Parts: sequence; structure tokens; C-alpha cells
Amino acid sequence: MQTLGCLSLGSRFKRLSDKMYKDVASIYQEQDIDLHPSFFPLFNLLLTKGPLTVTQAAALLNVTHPAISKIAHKMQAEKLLFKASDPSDERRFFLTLDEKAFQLQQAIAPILVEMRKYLDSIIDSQQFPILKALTEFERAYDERGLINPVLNALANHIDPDSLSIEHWHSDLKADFYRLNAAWLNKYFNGLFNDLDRQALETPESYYLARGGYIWFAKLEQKIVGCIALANHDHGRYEISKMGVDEQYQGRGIGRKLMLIALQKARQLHANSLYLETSSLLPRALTLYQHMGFSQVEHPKGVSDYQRSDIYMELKI
Amino acid sequence: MQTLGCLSLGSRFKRLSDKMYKDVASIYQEQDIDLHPSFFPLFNLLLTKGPLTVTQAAALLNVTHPAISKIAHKMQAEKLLFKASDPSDERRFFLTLDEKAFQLQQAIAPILVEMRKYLDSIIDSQQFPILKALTEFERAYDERGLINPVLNALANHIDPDSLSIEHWHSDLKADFYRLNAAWLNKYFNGLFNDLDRQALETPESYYLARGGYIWFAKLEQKIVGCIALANHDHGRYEISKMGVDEQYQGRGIGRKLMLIALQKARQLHANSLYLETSSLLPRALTLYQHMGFSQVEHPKGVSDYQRSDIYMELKI
DNA sequence: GTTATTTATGTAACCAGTTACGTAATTGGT
DNA sequence: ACCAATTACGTAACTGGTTACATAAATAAC
Repeated sequence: MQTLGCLSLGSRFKRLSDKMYKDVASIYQEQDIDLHPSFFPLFNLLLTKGPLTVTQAAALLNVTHPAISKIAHKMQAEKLLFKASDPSDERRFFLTLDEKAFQLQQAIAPILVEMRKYLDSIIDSQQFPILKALTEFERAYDERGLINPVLNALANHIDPDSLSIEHWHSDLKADFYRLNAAWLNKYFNGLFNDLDRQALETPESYYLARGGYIWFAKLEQKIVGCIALANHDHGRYEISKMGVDEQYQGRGIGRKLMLIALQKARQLHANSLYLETSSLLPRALTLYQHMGFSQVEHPKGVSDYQRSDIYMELKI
Repeated sequence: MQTLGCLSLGSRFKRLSDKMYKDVASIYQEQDIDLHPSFFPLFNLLLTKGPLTVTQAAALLNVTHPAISKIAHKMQAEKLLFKASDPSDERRFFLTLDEKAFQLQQAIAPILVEMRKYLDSIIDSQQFPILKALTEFERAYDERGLINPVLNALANHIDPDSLSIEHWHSDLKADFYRLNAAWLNKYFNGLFNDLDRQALETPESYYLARGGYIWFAKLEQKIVGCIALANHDHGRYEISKMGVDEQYQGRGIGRKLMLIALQKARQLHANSLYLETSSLLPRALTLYQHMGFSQVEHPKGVSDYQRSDIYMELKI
């Protein structure tokens, strides 16, 4: 625990939250308030915000809609809630608290008052203000996240001296072919199509001459990875032909190449970036997601590449 | 959210903890570390503390032993862990990390380093120190709890002027009978035994003359509740004959009576308090638990009261 | 105005925890 | 030294959430 320090923050938050939920349930129980603990997030929400649809409630409570759906069912069975249909949209209806719920509220109100008073008294008596600290931490965490900063730090931290990024040079043409042939062979039985062949055999005309770029990752004089940025029409760029030598994978080299390509795309005032990939490559998929890409339908309906079943886009 | 203030602390803790767990899982995934998220609390624990038994691990992680049992099974299936039998106790065995786990640790170590650095950098840049605030809040919460302070505040807050506690007076003898007959009739078909009859018909000799006490709760000139403290042998006291008028239940009157009785018992240097009750009275049971009573076996094996199936004790 | 897409909800199967209970080994009381 | 109580662990059934998928209504696209 001590040695973990800030790493145990997550489990400390969990422990406190569990305990507080249990305690509140216990207080309600002794006061003979017949409100199942799993009900009160929704119950509270509807009290404060008025009738809401299932998806609205789910979004506000940070849970999925089936969870709300189930709870609403149970609350309906206990006559705490009814569904008021929305005449303007027959799919949905408003979860509306019933008479019995308002009676319960009467019983609960003084408890909430006392709970607030007591918690405020604890908080006020402390040297370090938990509410302010929490708000500040939440904001920082939401703004900066955890995933990308840590992964970037990892990528930078690996061989900071020996890993360098190289621009295209005709001497590296064979490496470009080799690195891409490797994954095409491994995952797709070497199923090159015409586009692949053009790109790999004549990268100068396929990429560079059209305003595209190719970069290489060089680790101690060895070329271990590459990536290409293709210039399509009207500010649309495509990222493709990313490959990292198998024995150097998982060290953030792909991530570093992606960051270079993204940086250049921004410099070129690209307005969107896309890429095509496959569900057979889950690692790459996670990387793209962390970079902000999200999966959308293929704009042409079907890909030029038979292997590709995922189309991802990043609006800049 | 805003109006709830400190009341939403629980859900804010939950949200943060969920998010951090997911993010860590996501980082491991991109780094191609094959460690299921549900494994890592136990994994981490065993790394830092060395081999542990199932119950030890459960206690340290604040989960139940079946949870550890299941996770250990799965980790065993993935060859991350094996069970080393304890020669001195054939029931148990030490959950021991396997070779493969230590290889994983090598891969994870740099991630932990970067995570710690990054989180520390966030925390250090903040105006209000989250770690100190959290530690302080955890301590206050663990020491004072939430349940009893809030329930006591509620009890005090209800009619603080009109509710008073009265000592025994022969005029109140009929009330003592009435209040107890009410619940005996309601829950146990008026099944009085000889002891009940003595206690209710001759409370002076049954309680007071033996060094016991009887108190009444008086609400606006009406007697609405009572409790008795019986003096048994060698510092053992019994709490019994607690009754609150049905229409005034759920307002903390029972709790107030209990607190009076407990206070007196302490004053008398009682070393233990016990009471007998029934699983038919869940509300009362919760109250006793909140007061610190815990269920134990009946010392005589069987109760003098047919209705009683629960024996509870509080060591002072 | 028809057809495709998106949105709101429900249902099923699953998952990680829980409580309740059973069994076997150890400890303790007389 | 024995029998009762306790402890360590496992298993079963349940719970509150999840993801994946189905359906119907509303909206958008042509």
C-alpha cells in the first residue's frame, strides 16, 4: 500500500465508494425506508431532474441503458414509477415517479439533511479540503487522461538516444517493402493486391510525388519500423503501411511513428485522417483508438483491400 | 449534482475508480501485456507480499474469499500461479506466483514507473493535495463512520423539546405492560411465558429490586416507548422489553432508549451486555447491529424464550 | 415517397463480485 | 483425550452490472 502511493488511488476510491453506499443503505434500512439500494441513484435523479427517458437517465448516471431498463422494471413492480408515453415519439416514454415515491421522499428528506450536515462537518474540520481536491483532480484527469500521457512517456523512455525517426531515402526502399511484406505474410497469407504492389514497389510515385510522406524508425543503425501518410483529395489524408519489426513490437515504436504522422498532418492543415485496418490486429486497433480514431462505416461501402474490415477516421 | 454536494461523494469516487481501472487495463492491452484486468489486484499483492493463503489475500484486498478462490483458479489455468501446500496445515496452501508471472512483471515494471511519475506530476501540480485530503478523509470516516452519527442526529432532531426520557414510576406500570404486550401480540400471537409475565406484571421486583432499570420515552405527555436493563451476575446486563408505540416507530425513539441504557451500563462498569431477539424483527436487528451488538451462540444453547432465535452480545 | 440510417428500448448471455452453505482440518475446553 | 467450536476453502445460487443483438419508430437521403 505504502509503496504503491498514488497507484492505489483507484482502489482507495473504490473502497470508499463501496463503504459509503453500504452505509447509506444501512441507514435507510434502520429507518425502515423500503427503498432498495440499487434504486436510489435513479430515484434521486428523477426526483431532482423530473421525468426522463431511459437513455437520458443512463447517460446521466454513467451506466448503460439496459441497467436502467432493469431497475425501472423493478421499480415499476414496486409501484414507485410508471412509464408515461411520449406522444411525439412512440419509441420512448418518460420514467416518472409515482405517488408512492413522493411519500418515500418525505421520509428520506430529513435523512439527507442530516447526512449532508454531518459530512459537511467532517469535511470542514479537515486540514486538506477533500471536495476541492477531488474536483481539481477530476478535472485534471478528465482533461489529460491517463492512457496517452503514460504510453507516450513509455515510448519516449525507450532508448531515447538510440531510436530515431528517418525521412524517406531511396536506400530504405527495400526496408519499406520488407517491413510491410512481413505483416501481410503473417496475417493475410501474403495476399497483396494491385494497390499494395504499387505502394510497396513504387513508393516514390505512389506517396511522395502526390504530396505524401514516409518515415522510418531506426534503432541502433537498424530500420525497425515504418509508416506512410498518403495525400488524397481536399485535405483528406490516409495513414497506412505501418509496420514494426516483430521482435521490437510492444515498445511504443508504432506509437511514435503515428505521432510523427499526426503531427505532420496537422502541419499540413489536414481536416481528416483515415485508415483501414482489420479486426485481426487488435493491438493496432487499440493504438488507433488511443490516438483518437473512431470506427465509422466505410464511405464507399466496401474497401479496396479485401483484408480490411475496419475503417477509422480522425477529424482534426 | 451541484445541489447534492458532499452527498455525491460516493458516486464521484466510484466514477473515478472505474475510469482509472479501465484506463490501466487499456494501457496493458496496448502494450500487449496478457494480464486480465481482474487479475491484477491479486497479481500485484502477491508480487509485493509474497505467497499468501486465500483468506489472507481476501482480507488484504477487501474482497470475500470466494472471489480470490475463483481468480486464483483462472490464474492457475493461465500458468501464472500455483498452489503450494502448507505442511503445517493441510487445509490451506499458499498462492504462489509462477515463472510466467515474473516474466510479466518485467514487462509491467516500466509501465508502473511511468504511471507513478505521471500521476505524481498531476498531483504535485495541484493546489489542493488529493492524497493528503483523501488520507485525512478516510481516517475521519473510518473513525467516526456515517451510520451512527447520522442516526443519532436524526433521533435528536425529532421533537427535541417534546421527547423526553422518564425514569421508572409506578404510575407508568400500565404503560410498560401495554407497550410490550403490543409487540408480543403482533409478532408472537401473545405468546407470554412465565418470565414475561413476571417481568411485565411485577417489574419492580423483577428489574428494579435486583439493580436493574426501566426507562420510558415521553412525547408530548404521552408515553410512547420503553426499555429495561436487567442486572444479572458479575457485570452482565441484559437489555430487554424494548417497545415503541407502532405509530411512532421509525423516528429514532428506540435508538434513543438504547443509548440511554448503554450509557447507564457503562456507568455501572458492566463488562458485557446481551439481548435476545428474533429474526422476525429485522428493524430491531439492524438497530442492535448499529449499536455494536453482534450475534453469537446462546451460551446456554437454547433460550428461555421460545420466540427468540437470536442472541446478541456487546463487550464493553 | 420510398428506402437507408439512426435512435430508443428491450432481451439474452455473460461476468465479477456477493451471500449462504458444506466439508475437512485445526484448535480449544474440560 | 475427546468432542465442540473455529477456521480454510470450495461450490451453488444470486445480483447488478456489462456487451451483443433484435426490433420498431423516427429521421435523413435521394
